[in-house]
Amino acid sequence: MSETNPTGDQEFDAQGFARGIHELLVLAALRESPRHGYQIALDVEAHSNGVFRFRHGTLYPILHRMEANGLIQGRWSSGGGRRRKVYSLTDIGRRHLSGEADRVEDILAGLMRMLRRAREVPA
Amino acid sequence: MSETNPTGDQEFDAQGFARGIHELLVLAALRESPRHGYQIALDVEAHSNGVFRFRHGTLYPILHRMEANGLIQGRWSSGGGRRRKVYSLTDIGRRHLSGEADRVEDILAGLMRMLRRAREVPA
DNA sequence: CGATGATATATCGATTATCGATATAATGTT
DNA sequence: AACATTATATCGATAATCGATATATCATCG
Repeated sequence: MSETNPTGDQEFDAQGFARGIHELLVLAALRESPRHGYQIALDVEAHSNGVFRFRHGTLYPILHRMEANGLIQGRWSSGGGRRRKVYSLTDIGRRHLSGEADRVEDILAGLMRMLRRAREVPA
Repeated sequence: MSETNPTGDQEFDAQGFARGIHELLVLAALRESPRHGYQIALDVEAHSNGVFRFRHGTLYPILHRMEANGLIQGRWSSGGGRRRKVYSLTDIGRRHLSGEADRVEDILAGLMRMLRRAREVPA
C-alpha cells in the first residue's frame, strides 16, 4: 500500500512544508513587481491580516537561500543613500511559483478533508 | 502594527505548524475509537490517499510526547501475544482537537487566499 | 518445521531551519 | 541633537523530523 499514490495528490513533507510556505509567500509578494526585503515583509503581513509575519532573522536567510537556488535575483539599488537589495522573480521562480502553488493547494485540500473528519467527533 | 491582530485570525508559527498537523492527524485518527500506533499510521495513510504518512521514526516520538502532554493515554494491551500500546483520547485531547481544528482551519484559509493571489501572476 | 515477510514498538544520531538577540547604518522627525 | 523607523545582516541555541537500526511476534507457505 505504498505505491506512488494513484490520485495524483502530492505528498506531505512536514519538514519541507513550512519552508515551502515561506518561499511561496516571498514569490507571491514578488509576482507583480520587484521589492526589497523589508517591503516583502510588510507586503506579506499586510495581505494576510497579520497572520503571516516574517521575523528578519528568518526572512533574510530565506532570501539568500532562494537567491542561491535561482528562484529570485537581487540587485543592490544603485544611487546613493540607504542600501537596499531589490529582489525580482527569475523565470525559474515564476515556474516554481505556479508549480508549488498547485502542489501546496493539493496538500491544503487534504488537510481540509482531515479537519472535516476531525470535526465529526462524537459528543 | 504588531498588536494582537484584530481580525481574530490565528497566527502562523512555521515551526509549530507541522508539529500541530501531525498531532491533529493522530487526534483525528483516535476520535472514534482507541488505536495502537501501527493502526494510527495505517488509518492516516488510508484516509488521506497516501498524502500523509508517518514514518515510525516520526510517529512513536510524537505519540510519546503527546502522552507526556496529556493529550492521549496509552495502555499496553493485556493478554499474551504481540505487545501493543493502545492509545485513546483524553478529555484534554478532545478539547485540543476541536480547538486546534479551528485554529488550523483559519490558517489554511489564509494560505488559500495567499495561493489565489499567487495565481494571478501576470503572464 | 524452518524461512520469510508483515506486524509492532522503540531509540539514536545527523541534519537542518527557524527564531531571538544583536550589530550596523541611514533617514526622517521633533 | 536625540530618537524612532527603515533596512540588511549574522550567529548560536533550540528543537524536531528523518533514516537507520534493533528487537520480537505472528502468519503463511513450501
